[in-house]
Amino acid sequence: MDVTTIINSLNDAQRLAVTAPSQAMLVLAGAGSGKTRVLVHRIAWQIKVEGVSPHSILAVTFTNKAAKEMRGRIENLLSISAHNLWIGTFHGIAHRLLRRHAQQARLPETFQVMDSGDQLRVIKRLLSNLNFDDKQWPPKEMQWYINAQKDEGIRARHCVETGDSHDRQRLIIYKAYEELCDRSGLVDFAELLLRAHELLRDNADVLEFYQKRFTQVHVDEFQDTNTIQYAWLRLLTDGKDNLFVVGDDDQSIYGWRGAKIENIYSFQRHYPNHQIIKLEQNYRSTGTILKASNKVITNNTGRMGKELWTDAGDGDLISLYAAFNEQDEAYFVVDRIRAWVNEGGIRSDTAILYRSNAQSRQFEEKLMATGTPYIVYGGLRFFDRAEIKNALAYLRLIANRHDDASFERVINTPTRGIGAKAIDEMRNIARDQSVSLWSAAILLINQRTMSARATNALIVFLELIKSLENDIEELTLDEKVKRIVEKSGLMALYQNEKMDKGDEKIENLEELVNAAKLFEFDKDNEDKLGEVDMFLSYAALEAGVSQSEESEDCVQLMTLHSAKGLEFKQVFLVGLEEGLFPSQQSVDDTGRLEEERRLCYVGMTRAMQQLYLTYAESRRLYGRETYPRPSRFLREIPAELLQEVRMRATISRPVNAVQAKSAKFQTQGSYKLGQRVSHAKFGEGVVLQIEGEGAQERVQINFKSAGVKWLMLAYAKLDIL
DNA sequence: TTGTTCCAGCTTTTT
DNA sequence: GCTGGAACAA
Repeated sequence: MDVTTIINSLNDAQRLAVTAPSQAMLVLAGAGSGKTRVLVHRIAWQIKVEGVSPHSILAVTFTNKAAKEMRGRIENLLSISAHNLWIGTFHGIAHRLLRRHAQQARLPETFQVMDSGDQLRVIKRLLSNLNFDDKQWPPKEMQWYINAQKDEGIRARHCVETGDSHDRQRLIIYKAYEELCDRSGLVDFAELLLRAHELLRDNADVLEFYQKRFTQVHVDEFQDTNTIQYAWLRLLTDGKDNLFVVGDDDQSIYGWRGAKIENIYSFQRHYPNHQIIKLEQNYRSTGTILKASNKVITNNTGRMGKELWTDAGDGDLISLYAAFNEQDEAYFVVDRIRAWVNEGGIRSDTAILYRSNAQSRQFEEKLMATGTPYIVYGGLRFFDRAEIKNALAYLRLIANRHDDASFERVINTPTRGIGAKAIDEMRNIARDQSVSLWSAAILLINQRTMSARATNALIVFLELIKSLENDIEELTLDEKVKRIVEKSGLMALYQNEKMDKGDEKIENLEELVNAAKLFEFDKDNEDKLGEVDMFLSYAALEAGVSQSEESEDCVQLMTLHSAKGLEFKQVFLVGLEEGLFPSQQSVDDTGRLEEERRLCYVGMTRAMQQLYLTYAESRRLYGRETYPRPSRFLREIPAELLQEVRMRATISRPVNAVQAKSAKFQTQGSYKLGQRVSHAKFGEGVVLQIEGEGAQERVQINFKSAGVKWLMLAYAKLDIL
């Protein structure tokens, strides 16, 4: 193979990184500077030129999507199967290690992965078991606390006793949670990482094996690693300068989730022989967009320092739209998108990016009203749906009867006459004797202390699980799922007409059977896992965003966080208001404010050609009218890069009632300065100023009781007095 | 056991 | 102002 195909398409900085001799390397890759490309070509270079065996290469990412893309691109570039290359997410790789070395990790072979929903339910149950008031001990907070401890590598037994009773109580909960998970063979996401770290730390033979095996270790999005992930990487590369990390300190937006931007600084200390390469040439955005983004991010302190540039032209100015309210903002955005499509633009080249999910609604309504296809990212994921989790819980319980979380999930779903009382009894027995709920159920039956009816119901349930296990043994995976869904009574439950959204749930269950059918089981997988276990791990760890992707050409709606790594020709960054973006919770804290600014930087650098920034002068928030200030980030953009835009005076089709109404007002020319008006909510007032025209006409009114307000004629219900 | 009503809460989210 | 969850009644 010709080496030139690997390095030909690279710029100087990229080539330097790709062809560097094996050494600790930090590639600071700005947005759109070819970060993935460097990683992919680096690995290809090592295999083809340095003669490194694919077997010796490890590449770690944060998302399954990134892992998949990287694998695909390597295979493409080298025309080889990257089968024996370890590319995966931190969690995926940790999971694999734990499966292979379950015993040394002190885990049962049948351990199951819990997602955060499962984890929360376990914690809730635990709290009520221990008689903790969940008003005083919000389960969400406890979950956050436990995960934060684990992210830092702190076990309950490491926590130092303080005199503080709150701390002590919290520790009791953490400890009980650990015990419960151990007993049930349950592993949460944070535990995967922590356990994998401990596995290497405490088993010299395992550590040595992997240190020898992986001569090259690569990490994507290094700025997002947390303490334990970095500690794990350090163990794996200890004494060898073979850690190649790619990241961008300016795009670190997951600090609130435990990511330590400091790891980039520590890296330089821990690997003194490292080399740093900056990738600053951007292949995505126009010069104007880059200049503005650079300017915004320079307001942050303690950066590694980096300035994006492009040899493409400046392009258009950034458009700024000051909306009257959130309705108007949505109206403007949708109007622009329709104009774009009319001129032949592709809808999926357009993204609406917002700070918080709640903001999507206005845009959805307007898009729907105009019949513009759109897709909102970040909704409930397929494998997170209740009906899917129920079905999988049966599968898990059959695979591992001591999985208490699954046991409790399905014991009375569908209802089979096992009420709260019986379940309480089982919990007590389980707690007192340190056994699983399944074992407790058997004990309870043998005790014969419950009513005959309850005892019977319990026997029926246990028999159901046992018989299902027998039934499905010989079936293919999709048949297994199908049989379980039917025999468990889940199908019948959702077929019941009274069940709301029953049809949808049935469809989802059918989709699950379909997913099982499509699931590619690798018999020779390195982890010696059975098909069912593989499928369950897949559901927990790799659950795709939404199962059935819309193939239609759609406008893309998502939060700024989920936009990271993506690019669009046209980007609308909306809701640029103090209190919203930056969010209220972040404005008093420099660190958090800087993370918001990085988020803004991420959002702006998503745009390839045209960037629109919008804010509303009034916004309904929590049912209250607010009058936010424009975001400080707007002021950080040089004015000469901005262009204030107004809505086009003529709107192509004035069909909707709102416009018709404002048109009527216009023809009457009804508002003059000093005109007395009355408003349904604000009462009587006097017109002070008039601005704009058509659907954009607005008036400033001094209300007797409510004070001075700007109102849009198109929306305000005003009567002339 | 189910359906209703009431009440708190309300960034960002992958694994 | 809306939504999801919990508490309550039937």
